[in-house]
Amino acid sequence: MQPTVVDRLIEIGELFQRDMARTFEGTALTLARTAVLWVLHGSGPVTQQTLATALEVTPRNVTGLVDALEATGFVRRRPHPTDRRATLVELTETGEQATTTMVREHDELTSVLTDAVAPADRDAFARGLEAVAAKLRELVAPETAADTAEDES
Amino acid sequence: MQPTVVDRLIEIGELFQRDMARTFEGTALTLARTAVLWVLHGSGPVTQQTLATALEVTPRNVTGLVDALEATGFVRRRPHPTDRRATLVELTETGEQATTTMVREHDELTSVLTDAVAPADRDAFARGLEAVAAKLRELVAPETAADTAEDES
DNA sequence: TATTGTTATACTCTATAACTATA
DNA sequence: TATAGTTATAGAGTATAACAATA
Repeated sequence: MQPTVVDRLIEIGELFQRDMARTFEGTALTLARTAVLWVLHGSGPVTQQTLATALEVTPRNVTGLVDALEATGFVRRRPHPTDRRATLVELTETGEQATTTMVREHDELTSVLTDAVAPADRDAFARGLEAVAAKLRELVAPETAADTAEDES
Repeated sequence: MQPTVVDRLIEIGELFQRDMARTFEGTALTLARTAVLWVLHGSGPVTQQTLATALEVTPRNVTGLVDALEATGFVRRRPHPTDRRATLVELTETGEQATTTMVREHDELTSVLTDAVAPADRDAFARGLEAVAAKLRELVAPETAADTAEDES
């Protein structure tokens, strides 16, 4: 029985995770922690509450992730200027470097994988991915479609 | 900036995980545990050592997963007939039912996602996925290509 | 000596609940 | 009264190291 579209997509997902794990080797970074850096890279300094919402995890979870990232020098906590309950989290110089590297590697991977697809197949391939993603969004969480629409900010 | 091929593939991976999590809701199953059931479904009764190799985790990890699956009735431990060091793990009736359901849902998802792609794009889409998977295998672990070749058993 | 599975220990990610300080 | 972040507690997955039983 040859692999189906779903088999291939699942395999690709696993390979992506393995690729990321390989990238993190020897650093204090993990998938969850880089997700925090990624959000901060796109948003600038934000409260932990905002991070919790963006990452779809609990505030308690954010405390742990920020603790770890602060201890290893990637982010810094700073008092919120007007709301004394809140804490702003921002990237340190080390954190900025890490995200810069991540962006570069992401772009390189995009090039490599795009090149791997035969030129004549690329448009159809992109349309197929878009169609599959749209259907999955619909299946998994109807409200996620709205989230994606807001992403344009 | 519109999403690239890699962005889409990452999103699809996340959506798959969310879909699986939704399926497990209310059961004692998790992603790691269903991976065990999936192996047993394909292999029949095997030792924990074999499971560890197949899942690419440590034997200690397998002990924990099998403990959990045994406690919740999905698998059963049985002495190895000839090697008294080893333990055979096999699916119970409950475990068989669970894997049957998993296979059915997997097939349904395959249909739904295949149908979501425009008929004229399907061949190119499949070729593109294959090309991307092949390139990723090459990038991530040169030896994985050999693993896949052995999969025909 | 090598292998199988376990106990012991530890780290990461995740969650809920209760609490403090502040709005 | 509600919100931001923390402490307390718990469970899942993962790992290494040491060990007992068996090969």
